[in-house]
Formats: sequence, structure tokens, C-alpha cells
Amino acid sequence: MRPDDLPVIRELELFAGMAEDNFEEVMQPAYLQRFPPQVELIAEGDAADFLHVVVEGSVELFAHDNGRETTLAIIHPVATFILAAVLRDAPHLMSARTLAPSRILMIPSENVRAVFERDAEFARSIVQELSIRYRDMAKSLKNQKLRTSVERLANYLLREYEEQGTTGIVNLAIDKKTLAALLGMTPENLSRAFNTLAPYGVIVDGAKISLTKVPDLRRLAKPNPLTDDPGT
Amino acid sequence: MRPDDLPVIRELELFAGMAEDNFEEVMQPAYLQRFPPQVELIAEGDAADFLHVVVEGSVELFAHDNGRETTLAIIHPVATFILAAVLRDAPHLMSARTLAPSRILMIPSENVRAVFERDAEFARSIVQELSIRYRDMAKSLKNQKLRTSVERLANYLLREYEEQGTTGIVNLAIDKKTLAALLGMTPENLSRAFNTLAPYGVIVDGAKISLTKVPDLRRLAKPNPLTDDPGT
DNA sequence: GGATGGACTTGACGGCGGTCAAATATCAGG
DNA sequence: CCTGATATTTGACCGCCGTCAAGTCCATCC
Repeated sequence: MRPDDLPVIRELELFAGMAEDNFEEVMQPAYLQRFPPQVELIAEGDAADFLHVVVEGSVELFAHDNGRETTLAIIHPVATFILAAVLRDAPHLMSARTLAPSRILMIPSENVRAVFERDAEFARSIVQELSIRYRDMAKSLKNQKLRTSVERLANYLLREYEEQGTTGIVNLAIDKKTLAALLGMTPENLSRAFNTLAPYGVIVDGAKISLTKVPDLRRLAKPNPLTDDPGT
Repeated sequence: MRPDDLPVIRELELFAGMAEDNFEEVMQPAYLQRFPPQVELIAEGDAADFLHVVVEGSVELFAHDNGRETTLAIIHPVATFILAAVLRDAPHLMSARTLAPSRILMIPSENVRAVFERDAEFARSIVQELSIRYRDMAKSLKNQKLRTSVERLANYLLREYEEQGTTGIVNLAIDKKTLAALLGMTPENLSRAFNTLAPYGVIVDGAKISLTKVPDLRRLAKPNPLTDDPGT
């Protein structure tokens, strides 16, 4: 592990409050590994042996059922994933693969659980993290059940627009195929959804999306903090 | 509160492990109230002032966006709901209404949070509860994104079939309109979905559903523990 | 028993979104 | 710069599912 990685991880909400020696105990057996893109880190049904932290790159959480596959979330640095499975010592409900070249920190589950037992501050952080994850999942379900695919795309673009600093340009961090799966549609349909949004000032140039009529787009999307705002 | 209610609540996973005096501290300011059907207990956006426990009856969790409404879950006794909002002291993402005449226990959020701070066993239980809720939500999202409406209905029937003791009869505990919203479709479409399942031995008589060809139905539904099994 | 209202079903129709196939664009190697 | 592989777009078509409207069924209340 590079010496300058540890402080970044230490500053994660999840680890920020815990006692120093407990932090060391959790990190000591952990190891940081580099992965090329498209490596499957976790398969649905596997035991949750490690808590994962994306230190660099990005990770897609996806799942299968019948022959179909869908994307449930994209994890960007620095963030943890699959906490719930680790805490319950239960099989993973989702698979995970790297999207970009990534560095992943892997902490043995038993160490996480052991320190959770005796560090009250860490327990508190875990509860907050889990609550956020639960609420994000609830928002995704609302998004999926209550909106059409065009509305989901419009809201996604507006969210990225805010996060990327409200310049007129949104850069898609993931390829369109993955975006389609995340938004719950096929790549063909995503392409058509972009065309549908053209009259609302959405101009597509590869991964670079220009938004020239944000108020119009907002009127169409009707964003709702109780469905869209992540991490609250 | 009736004297025989307390032991039932005490036995909930969430409260079972905590110290007796802490349990009393949580329960002392709580109050148990009776509600007729179709009363809105919570509205989306409200502050989470109370942790709720369904002691008797049933409660529907639902949400709005644009003009649309959908059902996200049905809570049966004895179980808590909206834990995550309480723990984060954040606005509710979902509304809640009684479906049947119900008795609801309401525990002030601050008391829950206060005891959480100092009862490690209670903290542990909360983490387990939250993890289960998170995973159930993830399963719902998979169910919704990866299955057609007929498949969702078939899997719902098979789950009820198991829970109701694998007699050939499944009794719908909720009306068809609510079931349709829970499964993410319109009442009209639910009606058609039942017809579609007729060749698979699904016979509808009001709220009484007979399953006469369970193996056939199972072949169609392809149930998957990682999508269907609740509470793991 | 008949009337009233709500729950549920059925039919007609249309649109959203999926599938399949082909065209086009993009990009990494050579 | 060329080439194959991959990503994306487009067109044709169709099925699933939503909407609207009109039944039908059923429980409840005179």
C-alpha cells in the first residue's frame, strides 16, 4: 500500500471517527490491489469475505436473473461497497466488476465485524453509511417505478450537470451501454432517448453532452430531492 | 398500552438483545395508537419524529413522483418501519398508510438515537436490521428491473405459497389494486397477468388463488433466492 | 329484494420500449 | 494510414403494458 493512500481512507466517513489503534487493526490485514478494467471482483452468491474500498478507478455493481443483466450502481472513489453483506456474513446479492483500471482495498470481513463490536464510533459510522445506502436504494426503486426512461435520463443528466459544476457540458464517465443498464433500458433505447431530448437542448457528441436549455430540461425531468439527491 | 403487547415487542429482533432498563427507557415515552384503515401515518418529506412499529393490522409504504404513485412495501406485524430516516434524522422518502385497522407503536426518534449511543447490543441489532432492509430493497430493485410483470406475479404467488404453508391455496392479504402497485403494474394489467398464468394452474376466485400446477409455475417464474428470499 | 357504490374485469387502442439486423462511427494495433 | 473489433446509431417491427371506457360482480344499506 502506498503511504499516501492511508490518510485518504482514514478520511472516509466510515473510518473518520474510529480510534487510531482500531483503524490500524482493521487496515493491517487489508491489502490494496490493482486491477485492469472489466475484471469481476465479486460474483453474486459468493460469500462476503472482504469489505471493498474503491481507492482509484471505478466499479460497477450489477446483477443477473433469468438470462438478463442489469446495473444497480456505479461506485466512484473513494467509497466502500457491499457493506451490508459483510455485516450479515451473507452471500452477495450483486456482482462487481471494474470499469476502469482500478485500485481496490480489501479488508477481511471478520476484522470489520470484530472492530465494529468494540468501537462505538465505528458502529455509529456504519449505521449512518448503511442508512444512506438504504435510502439511495429506495430512491433508485422510486426512480425506476415512477419514471419513464426519458425522464430517468433527463434526471441523470441534470444530476451530473450539478455535480460537474453546472458548466454547459456533462461528460459521461461511463460508456453508453453501461449507462443504459443503469437507467434500466437497452442501449438502442438510450440512443433514442437522447434524440427525444434534443428539443430540450441536449446535444450529444460522443461522451460529451451539451445542455443548452437547462430550464426546459428541468421542466421535463421534474427532479425531486426525495428521489434524486444522493447521500442524504 | 395493553400489558401483553410489551413482551411481543421485546421479542422483536431489534429489541431482543438490549438491556432491560434501556428497553424501558425507549418504551416509556412511546405510545400505542389505534388507526382505522386508509389513514396516512407519514407523508414523504416529513421529519422522522417517531420510529413506528406495526403491532397489529398492516401498513403500506408508498411514494409519489410526478403525478404517479407506487407501493414500495407492505409491512405486517410485528415489524418496524422507517428506521433509516429515524437514524439519520432525515425526511421520509416514503409515505405510509394503514391498510387494515391497525395498532401502531410510536417511539420518539430521539429516544431511539439516545439508547443506540450507549447500548452496544441494540446498536448491533440496528445494524442487522438495516442490513436486511438494504438487501430487501436491493432485491426489489432486481425484481423490478430484471423481470416482466407476469414473472413478478408468478414469483409473488410462489413466495406466498411457501409462507402460507404450501397448501394449494394462497390468500391475498391485500386488495388487487395494492398488489398491482406493489408489483409495479396497473390493476388492469394484473388482471391480465392472472389470465396469462391460467395455463400454469393459477385459478383466481376473488382473493383466493389456487395453485394447481406448482412445478409448471415454478418453471415459468424461475425463483432465485438472491432476488426473492426476504430477510436474509 | 332492489339500489348504490366500490372492486375487479374486459375490450379497444396507442405508445413506450424491446429485439433483430444493418449501417456507421470510433479506436487500438500494426 | 489501414484493419479488425467494438461501440453506437438507425430502421423495421412487434409485444408488453398503460389509458380510457364500459361492463360485471359483489357487499352493504335501505
